[in-house]
Parts: sequence; structure tokens; C-alpha cells
Amino acid sequence: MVCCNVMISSLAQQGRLDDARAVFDRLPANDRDVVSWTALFHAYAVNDRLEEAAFVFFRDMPDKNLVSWNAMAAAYARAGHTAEARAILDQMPGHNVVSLTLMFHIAVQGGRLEQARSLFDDMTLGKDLVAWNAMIGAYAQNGQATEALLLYRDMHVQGMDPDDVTMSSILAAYSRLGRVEAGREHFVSMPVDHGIKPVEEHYACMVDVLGRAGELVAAEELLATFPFHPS
RNA sequence: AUACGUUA
Repeated sequence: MVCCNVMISSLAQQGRLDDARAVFDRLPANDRDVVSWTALFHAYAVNDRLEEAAFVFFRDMPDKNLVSWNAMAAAYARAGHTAEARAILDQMPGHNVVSLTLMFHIAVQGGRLEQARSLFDDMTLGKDLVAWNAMIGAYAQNGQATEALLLYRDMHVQGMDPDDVTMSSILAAYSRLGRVEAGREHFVSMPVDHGIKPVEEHYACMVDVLGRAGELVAAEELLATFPFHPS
């Protein structure tokens, strides 16, 4: 049964919604647990079939847990249906750090960065890496690149290790600030200081740093050094 | 690797 649930979600990721549904249907009713149901409606949601996801969630699922509530709220939030997302978050029996990150995300979507910051600051119980990344990314993309860098420092001070997502936001912040040298320094120190090898996305960010500063030749040179790896 | 939140 566990393996069927895995199949449902991985088929959904590949966009093979019908196959995911078939695996679910083949599962005996007694073997369908809350994870199977959540994987099923999430499959609809990530394939832009929000209505059907909602039907499964509200009408078909026998039981819900924190993860399924979060997943439904996230589906609405992703689709830009913030009112529905909010409603789910208000109705659900409890919240965890994922729910709070969703609320955070809705606030950012609405341009309420101060409110988002308050939500972030109040996450005292379990401010995890995703939450940090969300806050740093929100600043980096909303004209507060300096705040993003300050928060990155805080993150360090609090002993939270950054990941590849963090790095993209930091490079984006340097880009917006036009800080070419700092950006370059960060880019080369990523693998040494944090064990994070730059991937395509980081190269793209770095090209942006150089491009915005008008260093087009350097940008081209960087692209030429990009180590291709087929997948 | 059983389902949820973060980065053009």
C-alpha cells in the first residue's frame, strides 16, 4: 500500500494524472489511507484540476489530517484563490510550520510584507529552513534586497544552514543591489563554505548579477564555463 | 524516498 501511494505521487509529478488515478482506483477501499487520498487530490491540484481536487478533498475523503488540510490550502494559494486558501486555514483544526508558511505566502502575495514578517517572527516553535527561505526570498523579490542579506546573516547566527534555494535568493539580492563583486564572491564560496555546488539555476542568477551591471563579456564567459551534465 | 509549505 505504501508503494501504491508512492506511485500515485510520482505519476502525478510526471503529469500522468490518469495513471495516478488508475493506481488509486485499483487500491482496495480498505487500503486507502489518508496518505492515498491526499496524494490523489494533490495529483489533481498540481495538474491544474483544482475543482476535482476540491471534490476529492471535501466530498470523497473519509478522513483528513494536518497534512491534507495544508495540501488543500496550498492548492488554492498556488492557484491564486487566496480567499479559499484563507478559509481552509481558518477552518482546520490546528496549524504547524507548514500552515504558517502558507499564511506567510498569502501575505506576501497580497503585498503585505510587514504582516509576513510578523508571521515569520512568531514562528518561534519551529522556524525551519523553508520558512527562512520564504522570508529571504520575499525580501529579495520585493525591493528589499538589503533586508534579505541581513536576514541571511541572522540565519547564520542562529545556526541554520542554507541550501540551494537560499543561495538563489542571495544571488538575486546581490543582483538587485548591483553588487557584482559580492555576488561573484558568494558564487565561488558556495561550494567551499556551504558544500553547495552551483547548478544551472545559480549560474542563471549569476549571469543576471553580471548582466544587470553591464558586464556582458563576463556573463558570456561564465556561461561558457557552465559544466554541462546530461540527465 | 509513502502525502503538504520556500527560490525567474
